[in-house]
Amino acid sequence: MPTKTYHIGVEATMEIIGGKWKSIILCHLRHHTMRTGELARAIPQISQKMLTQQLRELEAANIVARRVYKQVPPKVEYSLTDYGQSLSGILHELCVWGEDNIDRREAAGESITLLNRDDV
Amino acid sequence: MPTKTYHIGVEATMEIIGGKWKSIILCHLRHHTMRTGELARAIPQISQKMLTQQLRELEAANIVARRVYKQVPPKVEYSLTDYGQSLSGILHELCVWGEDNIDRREAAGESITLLNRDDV
DNA sequence: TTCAATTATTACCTTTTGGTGGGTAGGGCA
DNA sequence: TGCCCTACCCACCAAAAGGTAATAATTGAA
Repeated sequence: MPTKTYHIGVEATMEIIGGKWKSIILCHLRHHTMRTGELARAIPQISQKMLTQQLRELEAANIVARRVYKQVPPKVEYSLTDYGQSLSGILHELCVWGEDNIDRREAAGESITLLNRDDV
Repeated sequence: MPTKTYHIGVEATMEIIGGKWKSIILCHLRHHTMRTGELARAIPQISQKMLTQQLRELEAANIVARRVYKQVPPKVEYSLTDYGQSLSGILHELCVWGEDNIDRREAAGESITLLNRDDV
């Protein structure tokens, strides 16, 4: 197999939490285990396709655990793995920095809103 | 103007440091002010177009400062702004987490290489 | 019988992102 | 004269990411 080469650590991190949705999903899972529909309601802009696709990728990277209950209608829960928890601090900082960034831009006259702050 | 709406802080952060190149560029600028060509050599995979494009966007977000010397041939230096420095801790953690991620994957048998570790 | 509930898949399309190869500027220098 | 150096801009193309909409599966409840 061809060796995968990284030049700097952050490349690997961004491959895992980068993209439009992964960091948002992880920030929610940081607080509680959540069902699929619960995540979808927490992230109203995401489509069902993107939600499951991103969750699959996070699962493959061993960041997120998927637990299926044998029920009808189906029940599936997602949570951070132990390894995924190691991202928790970074995710929190990313949230806080973004909140501050939005505050600054608003103070600078930009028309901008933040609906939810990281409540932990 | 239409109000820009974010649902969670991390969205705003990722808009600024997300994408394939921005976090890599910032990790380098974290250590020293660098000239354009110096950055290009430090990130050999990047094209000239992407390098300047990403730097322009980081400049617009007030994360990176661009200093032009009136010389021929041209000399341009990039550095983190004071505000950009506020990302330094996060960038470092992103590097370190990625290094650990690569170590784990290698230990798990994946064929994978990391050329440079964050030396600070 | 028909529907509601929940998760997930698929095909198809649009948008965004990134890559390539060319060109410009303008003073120094052979 | 002609070429070098550095930064960087543009036109064009390819690839990746993301969006939309329709559909499956299953079983208890109306």
